[in-house]
Amino acid sequence: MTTGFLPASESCCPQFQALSDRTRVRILELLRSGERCVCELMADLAIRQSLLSFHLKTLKNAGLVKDRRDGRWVHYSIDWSGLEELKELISVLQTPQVQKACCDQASNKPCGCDNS
Amino acid sequence: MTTGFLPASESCCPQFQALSDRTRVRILELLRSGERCVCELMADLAIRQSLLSFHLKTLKNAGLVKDRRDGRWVHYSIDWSGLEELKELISVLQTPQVQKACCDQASNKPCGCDNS
DNA sequence: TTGACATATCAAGTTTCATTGATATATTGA
DNA sequence: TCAATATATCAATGAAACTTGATATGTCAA
Repeated sequence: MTTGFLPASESCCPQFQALSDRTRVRILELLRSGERCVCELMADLAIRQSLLSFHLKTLKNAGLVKDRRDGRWVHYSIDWSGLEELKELISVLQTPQVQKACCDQASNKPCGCDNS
Repeated sequence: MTTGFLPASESCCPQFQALSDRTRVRILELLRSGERCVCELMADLAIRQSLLSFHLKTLKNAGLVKDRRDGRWVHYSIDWSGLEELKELISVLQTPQVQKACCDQASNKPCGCDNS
């Protein structure tokens, strides 16, 4: 069975939620110029270490950044596939839907809704 | 003076925040097939009227939907320009930045950072 | 004008999220 | 091994957001 909703609403929210905080968007902006270790980000953002760690974890869980340990440092970088996925979700929302969700588009049979 | 950050982090957060809720993404999905009045959305989403009104207001304030009164009904529809703006913000994040923010790119003078 | 209907707003309760300070873990160099 | 450094986790606090029920506003039809 189907919920009648696109995958968007099932999977996108953590990503959007991750970007709903200004500090996290700034982190992504800083990572545009390449991999950065936590201490560099901390200096640039002027926030406490535990708070930065929290935000990085949020971004990582949302699939928007990756981390890589190098000795005692951990380097963070943008997860490009995650951003691409997010852009595609927006593209889906940008695409007008001709038929309503209730119609069985696979079999192309009328279903009684006002699109039939 | 400049903050050293792109406009993205200054302006996008309300839009991302608006999309961080599953119900609101579902509303946008429903609106992909065109304008809907509040009562139709309420039936499709099976949520209380005051709650739906709250979510619609959130989407409207974020510039993602528009409303139009028609008699005693209010019809909501997607604000395509708002979605486009959001997509552009993601495109900016997707564009790798060669120079770091500390460099004075306008004058093209070295500033002492490791890009100089 | 009155009543019914569609929608918006408000106040209160609940949940989720951001922030802080303290502590734990992991790695390196002495 | 020990001390120093880098990062992560945890518990507690406060703020923001979601949800609910009640009420207000606005429009239409009788």
